[in-house]
Amino acid sequence: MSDVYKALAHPVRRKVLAMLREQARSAGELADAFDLAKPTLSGHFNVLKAANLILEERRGTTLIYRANVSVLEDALTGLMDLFKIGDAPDGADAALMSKAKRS
Amino acid sequence: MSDVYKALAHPVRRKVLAMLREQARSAGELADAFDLAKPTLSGHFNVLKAANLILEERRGTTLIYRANVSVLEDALTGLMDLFKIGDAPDGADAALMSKAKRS
DNA sequence: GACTTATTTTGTTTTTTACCTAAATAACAA
DNA sequence: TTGTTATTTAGGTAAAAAACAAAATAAGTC
Repeated sequence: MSDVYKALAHPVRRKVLAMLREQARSAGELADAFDLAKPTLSGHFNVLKAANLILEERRGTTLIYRANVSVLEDALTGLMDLFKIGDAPDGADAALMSKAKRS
Repeated sequence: MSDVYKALAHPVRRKVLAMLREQARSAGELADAFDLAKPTLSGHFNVLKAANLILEERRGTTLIYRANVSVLEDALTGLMDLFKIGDAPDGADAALMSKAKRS
């Protein structure tokens, strides 16, 4: 769940998400919308996939990506909770905050 | 507004935000909640300030931080818009996507 | 002015992220 | 099996982010 915030931090990934909310698209179609090399976009797709924000389906030689709507909505409510009550730190977050105190 | 997403990307900053939603606190009080050096937290405060997510008020030698509620809520609605319709890229985002295409 | 407390700024190092080109893989057609 | 198209993985570099210790600043008090 912490991966979601990281995924949203980059403008290209937010744009990809917005495009996929509107309609599912192939990796190539998505890549054509940006002046970036395809491997760069492929990297962004991986970040979104790791956050479970997009789903991948192969059709022949092309990969179709679609927005994972339920996780998008979970992210939104998660954010609302954060702002309203504060969150219990999960494993990753806790680790980040538990380093031994120096001097 | 793109700074907001960047600010939310780090777990420590989300935690700070959650703490401040609950109650305003001094830099020192906040810093004590984490096992990180004070300069490190000071850096995080700067990121949150740049995103306009927190407000700073000096009282004597101590600095009081409070959540900037209206911007928190703007961020939330902004995120909802992104998920529902997609956002017009602002200056910074546009620059990131306008590099000349290679070979 | 000298001292204390609270906090930041500076300078440096380490780690992570973003990007590229070139090479590899996957699926299919001839 | 050779070739073509779509896309990824590998390998490398450059830039950004995160962290620390040490020094500087700000606002008091004695």
